[in-house]
Amino acid sequence: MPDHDSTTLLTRQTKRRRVDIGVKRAVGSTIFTRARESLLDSMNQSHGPDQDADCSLVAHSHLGTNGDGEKSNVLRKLLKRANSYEDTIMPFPGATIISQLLKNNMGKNGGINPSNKQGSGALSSGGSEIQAEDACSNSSRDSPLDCLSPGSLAPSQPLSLSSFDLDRLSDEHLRAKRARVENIIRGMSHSPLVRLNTSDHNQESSRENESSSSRGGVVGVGEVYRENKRKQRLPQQQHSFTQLVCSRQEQRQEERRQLKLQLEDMQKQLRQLQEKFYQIYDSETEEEENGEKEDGNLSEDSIRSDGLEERHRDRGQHTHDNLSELDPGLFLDRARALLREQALIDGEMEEDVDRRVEGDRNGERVMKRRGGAAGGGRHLAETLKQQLNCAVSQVVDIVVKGFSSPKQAVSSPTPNYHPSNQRLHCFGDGIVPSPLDSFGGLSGRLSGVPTPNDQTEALPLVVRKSGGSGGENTNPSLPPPPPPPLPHHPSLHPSSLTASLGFNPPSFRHPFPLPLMGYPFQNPLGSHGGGAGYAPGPKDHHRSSPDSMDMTRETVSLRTKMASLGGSHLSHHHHRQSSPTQHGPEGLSLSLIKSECGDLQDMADISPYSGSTIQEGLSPNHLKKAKLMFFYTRYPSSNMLKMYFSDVKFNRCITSQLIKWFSNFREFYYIQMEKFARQAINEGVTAAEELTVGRDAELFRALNMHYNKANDFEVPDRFLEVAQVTLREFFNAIVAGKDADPSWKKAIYKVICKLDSEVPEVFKSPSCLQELLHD
DNA sequence: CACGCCCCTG
DNA sequence: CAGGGGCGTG
Repeated sequence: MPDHDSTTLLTRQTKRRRVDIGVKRAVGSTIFTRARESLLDSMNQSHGPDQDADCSLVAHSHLGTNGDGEKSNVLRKLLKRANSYEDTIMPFPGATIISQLLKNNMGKNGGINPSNKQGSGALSSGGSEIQAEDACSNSSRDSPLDCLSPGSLAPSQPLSLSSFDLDRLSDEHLRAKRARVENIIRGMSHSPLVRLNTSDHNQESSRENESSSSRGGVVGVGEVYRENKRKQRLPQQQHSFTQLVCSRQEQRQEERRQLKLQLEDMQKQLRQLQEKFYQIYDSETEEEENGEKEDGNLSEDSIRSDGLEERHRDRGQHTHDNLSELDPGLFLDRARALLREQALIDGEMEEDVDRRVEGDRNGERVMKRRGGAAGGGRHLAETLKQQLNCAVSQVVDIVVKGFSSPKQAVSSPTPNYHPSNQRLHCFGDGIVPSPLDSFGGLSGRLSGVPTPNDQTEALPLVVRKSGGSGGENTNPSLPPPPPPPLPHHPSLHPSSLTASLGFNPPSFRHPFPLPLMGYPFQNPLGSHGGGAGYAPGPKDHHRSSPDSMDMTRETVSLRTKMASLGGSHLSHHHHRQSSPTQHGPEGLSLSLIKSECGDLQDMADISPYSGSTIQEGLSPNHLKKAKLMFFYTRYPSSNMLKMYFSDVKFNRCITSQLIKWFSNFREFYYIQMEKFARQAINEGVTAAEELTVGRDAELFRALNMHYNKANDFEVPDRFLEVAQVTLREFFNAIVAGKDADPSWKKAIYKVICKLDSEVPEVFKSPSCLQELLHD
């Protein structure tokens, strides 16, 4: 049953949403907002042509029995009148046709001569409807169960109704059943049998109703009376009543058609969004597979979209079949079911307003219903909005999840990463500061397997400082902040992105920050005017966000590849690919390698939007690299650091942190020097010349343990020389008693700082660690 | 004032 | 190794 499914899905969604945090939640809320706006907008629109009666709950047989001649006039009047209190009706679309019919009927009973067809509309207007509702409320308070007694309905459906009584709050589909039953009942209302049955039960009340018709309402009579009365009087007041019925029906049908149309609209948008994702994803996959021969292959996107969809479905199955909701048909079904359900809920709401809720089953729903009774049944729209919100956000979640956890979804990660690397390169140029950059630099590149635990000390500092310094979005604990002003990439078409997604560009706020989606993933070649990358076709704008998601997959794949192939292969790879961008080996294309070697991995795990190559944080690998660099330079300049950490988006914080690192390195270094110098003095060494620092020296071992713990780097001889000089400097200074001077070390520093040697070029490569440590 | 470095502390 | 205070420099 669709209704039941929708309930289940809602529950699941609720669970999901509870689990979901940060971005996804933001996405969901954004979608919800947009969906609600859209829905409300459409609800405010004028009624469209009556084309679809699928959602109608009222039997059309009534319409068939009506005379058409006067109907239009009556309808006009009724509609006019309806418009007069449209404020009452329109905001409460949840009121069902049935209830409206009943009300009208009651009003008619109160003040209308059954034979007076023309005046029925006007006579039934005014407060009769409200009075009728009040009457229902009052009466239901007196006898709550009267409002929805199975006996008051068709005897042919007692089982369904009783079960409905039992489970109405938890079993949605029974409401649909009830709707059908009521329709059937209404259809059968002309049958003498039905009349007989109902009149048997309600003769007194019926008489009472008739006798008290002057009151313009059925005060004190419960819903059961209305039901029976309706059935009884239908034959007598057929014309006026059916006219009212028709008007009400049409009114309600209009509302429902409208809602349904809106739902379909939303569903279309969903489908479009789906397709966009598929297309993007597909094109991305294709790029990965096709490597550098991207141009001209984009046309295959559509061809391959089916397979892609299949992949997505598979992915969805992996993720609790959530992706099944991506199916527009299912969504539409759910929407329809929702409409039916809502209509029934509202009808029931009015029928048993005060009927106490047995048990706590679906207490929330009950509360919702009661709230609707009190607030006017606005929850049809609310429920629809919620459902839409849930569906849309879930779809987005699924897609995002699919992209962010590619290993689950993609059975065979594509082996080629070049295009995206180039894109990353472009992204990495730092044109667009990505808030997700803050997630960068977290994993241990050297540890073949990325572990979240690799996110260690270095990052927090940068994050904090970046946040404090204002410009940088680096707080990983927060969802991506509002994206910076739209990117200025020349080849980017941000608006087309939203347009292509089937939403109104001006109003629709894409769940993904547009800069993140559209900008950073543009073809890097485009930024150089080369245009060799992707044909600026209609799908160009599609690759924005999926690229970011692809990054995660690519990163994962790259890591796998790295583990097996080693860094040099990759670096060559990238050299070839990055040649059009005029970047040397130390260029950003290599920085891609570095980040993809693991720095981004954890970003990928954290956020589906990861995709930045330039990191705003320093990773443990950066620290290791800095330590190795310390073997060459003790006093690196800021410029040198920038050159040798080209994969880091430098800012004050990064620079300060790197400088601080080297300061700490020096501190340890000098502490060791002083310690060993004093130790030598204590051991009786009298001449500095006796002090030598070899690879087997204790001093060296201490230093090497600190800067080259794994001992997987061959310390240059020059460092040994410098260490020896430093040790002797300390020795001499101490022997000379200079250590009495508080700043006696500064002279030594001056000496040592001149002993810096050139750091090998290989350190400029982000992949230097792989290359160096594998030598 | 900003920056870099040292020194100290945790 | 990070944070913070202090100091010197441009």
